[in-house]
Amino acid sequence: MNSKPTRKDALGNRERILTVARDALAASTSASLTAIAKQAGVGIGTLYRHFPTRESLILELYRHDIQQLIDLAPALLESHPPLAALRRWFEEVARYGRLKYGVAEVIHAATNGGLDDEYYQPFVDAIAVLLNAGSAAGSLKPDLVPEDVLLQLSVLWRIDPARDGEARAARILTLVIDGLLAKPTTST
Amino acid sequence: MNSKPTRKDALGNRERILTVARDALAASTSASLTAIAKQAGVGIGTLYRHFPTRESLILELYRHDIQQLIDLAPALLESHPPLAALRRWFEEVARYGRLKYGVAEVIHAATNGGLDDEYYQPFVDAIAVLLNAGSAAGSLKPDLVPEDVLLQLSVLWRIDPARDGEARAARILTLVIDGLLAKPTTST
DNA sequence: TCCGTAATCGGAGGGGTCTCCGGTTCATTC
DNA sequence: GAATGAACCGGAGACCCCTCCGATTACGGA
Repeated sequence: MNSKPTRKDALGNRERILTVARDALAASTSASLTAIAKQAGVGIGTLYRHFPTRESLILELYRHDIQQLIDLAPALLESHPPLAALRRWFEEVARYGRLKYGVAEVIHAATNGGLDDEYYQPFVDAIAVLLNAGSAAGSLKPDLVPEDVLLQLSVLWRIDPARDGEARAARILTLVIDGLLAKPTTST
Repeated sequence: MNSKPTRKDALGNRERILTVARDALAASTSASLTAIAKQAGVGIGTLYRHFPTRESLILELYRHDIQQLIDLAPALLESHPPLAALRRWFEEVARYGRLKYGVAEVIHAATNGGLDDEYYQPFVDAIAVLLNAGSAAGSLKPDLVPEDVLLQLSVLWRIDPARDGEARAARILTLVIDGLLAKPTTST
């Protein structure tokens, strides 16, 4: 994306934009970029050079949390059997979705795959690891496509937490997971 | 929504807007409302009075197709066993999603439930009918929530048909349906 | 220290969405 | 055939997104 500005004024601007954006977007997800730029004391053009799209700005803000989610997947696999790890990880994703409901819309766009792989791919990889472990253990179907599962998960990002969000997320997670389970070996 | 304008000038305007909008949106989903209004020979204000949101306009255009999908559900149940009916109906929804990919984004918003129930509820009802039939027959889980299933289906609306859309939709449908199946009666 | 230049700045501008409200017109009543 | 008021028209205006490009400035070399 934006490897690193070399000039220190540019760097300062970038930092200032991020700080202001964090507050502004926390207050209202739909905060205008115009306002953020103004408040950060830069022109709108500068903001757009640093963050070409609204999503890229938001993703940068949440990059940290997202990374944590991604790192969690292998960690869970070390302390749980694959199926349990999968479920726990899904729950964590759901919780994050509930927390950042406002942000969801944007990340949802990212989930679509139209976005730079930089953010998308690690997520897919994390899922792939979980799925592979499950397949190897025989508890999950063998040929699952991680992108498909991510797409299914993206639904979690759209549950209104105010309206029975937690219960609903749990129900849907169950549906998704059951869909991934290896069919009960019909023959011996 | 907009029950019916009583004055004939209003009605004419409404009709003209719809006609123009159908063409314009077919050409490009992101056609500007400003342009549509201009081409229809009405002020932008008039367009907005008739269709308060962009979605309401689009939904009105596609109301017909949507109704057909809804009517299909009970029809399928009469000629197929519940599970087969469900799958066929899902496939039809997927196909429609593929056809109107551009429109999807908007309908997706509707699917969210934030929209007027006028469009949302019939869809939920159609699903409920299918689910109930399956539950009664014992092939589906007993306490499925149609809204949950609709949410899962909404994912179909976001598959890029250009990139392996058909196969992907099929895969995901399988996952969703498998998640709905009654667990194989473990005992006995 | 001074300079050239490429990176950076930032706002004007084109296009959109949606609201608001003074002016206009239909439909009804007398 | 008026008259009148409710319904409707439509564009100006407020705000936003994003691009483009002339002006500005920091940084490395002479």
